[in-house]
Amino acid sequence: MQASCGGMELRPALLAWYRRNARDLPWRGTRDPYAILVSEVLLQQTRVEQARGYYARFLAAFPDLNALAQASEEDVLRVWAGAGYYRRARNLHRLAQAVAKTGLPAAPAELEELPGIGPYTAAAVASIAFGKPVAAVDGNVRRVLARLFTVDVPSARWLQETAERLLDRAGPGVWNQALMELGSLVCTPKRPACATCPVARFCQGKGAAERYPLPRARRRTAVSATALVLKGAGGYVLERRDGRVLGGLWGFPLAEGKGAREHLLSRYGLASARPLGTVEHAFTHKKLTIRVYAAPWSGPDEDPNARPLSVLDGKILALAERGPGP
DNA sequence: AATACGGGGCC
DNA sequence: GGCCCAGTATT
Repeated sequence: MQASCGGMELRPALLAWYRRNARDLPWRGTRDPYAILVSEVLLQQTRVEQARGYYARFLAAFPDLNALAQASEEDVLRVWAGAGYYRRARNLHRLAQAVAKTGLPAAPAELEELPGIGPYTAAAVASIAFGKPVAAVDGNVRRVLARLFTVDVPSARWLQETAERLLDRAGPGVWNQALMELGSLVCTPKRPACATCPVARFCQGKGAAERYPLPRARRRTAVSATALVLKGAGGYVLERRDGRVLGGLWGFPLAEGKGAREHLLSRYGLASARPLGTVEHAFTHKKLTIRVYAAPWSGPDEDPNARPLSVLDGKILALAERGPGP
């Protein structure tokens, strides 16, 4: 960045703004690398306000690497339940078991070898917890850089190089957070506040923010599914999911597509079941419409309150307890 | 480079 | 109902 003629340069301008406007977030008050790691994993594709509660809850349950390493996977998932992307919890658990003895590595390359740690989280932890001079590029930084330099489809390589060039090597952790905070509070996806932006005079995309970066293509397909509510003496029949979706969590017997109902009935040796209602649940990539059927059950069952359930299965549980509605 | 992967909040 | 978030792993 060139020194400006009549004012401050970009770096001090952003840092001055950050000092005055940084939100008081719980993970900003700690130097504990483990706590910072937990916050960063929780923040993967998750809004700050949503992550707040889970952060407090997770650290209360597992205050350090050893506590997490010694917990059962199911306990970890129970605390994580509702936060989504459950692979994150299972990876964090595995990570703790891998480094409980040695402690977290400080080098980004070593961090990135750990399960669930990609380029962003490795850079964030290395810079914020260990002061390493590496740029952390998240969705906020991507948007800020695309607008600063009017790049409509920024590649991962360009983003990393540009962020490294801009990085304040004297205080990389604060710098990375300042850039993200700007994207979160000022340089927002819709209607950015260019009029009050501390770096507007350095920004080539000011006033045409909607063009930088261009929105990514997405689609969500509609999928029908069937769930089975088998109520026994002590709870319900719950299965431990082992697929990619909701892996490790427990839930009602569920199957997608045609013949799902017959498939489930035969799995439990049932001739019929009565319709209980419908549950809708949207994932990032598909929208599920689940027809829920109920039947009596006298075999082994599970207490749903004692098992980690996803929000989806919470909806089915609510329907089961409420009975067929109006 | 493209796709799968949860949930919540905002317009 | 669409959009998108302090992304990662897999293909």
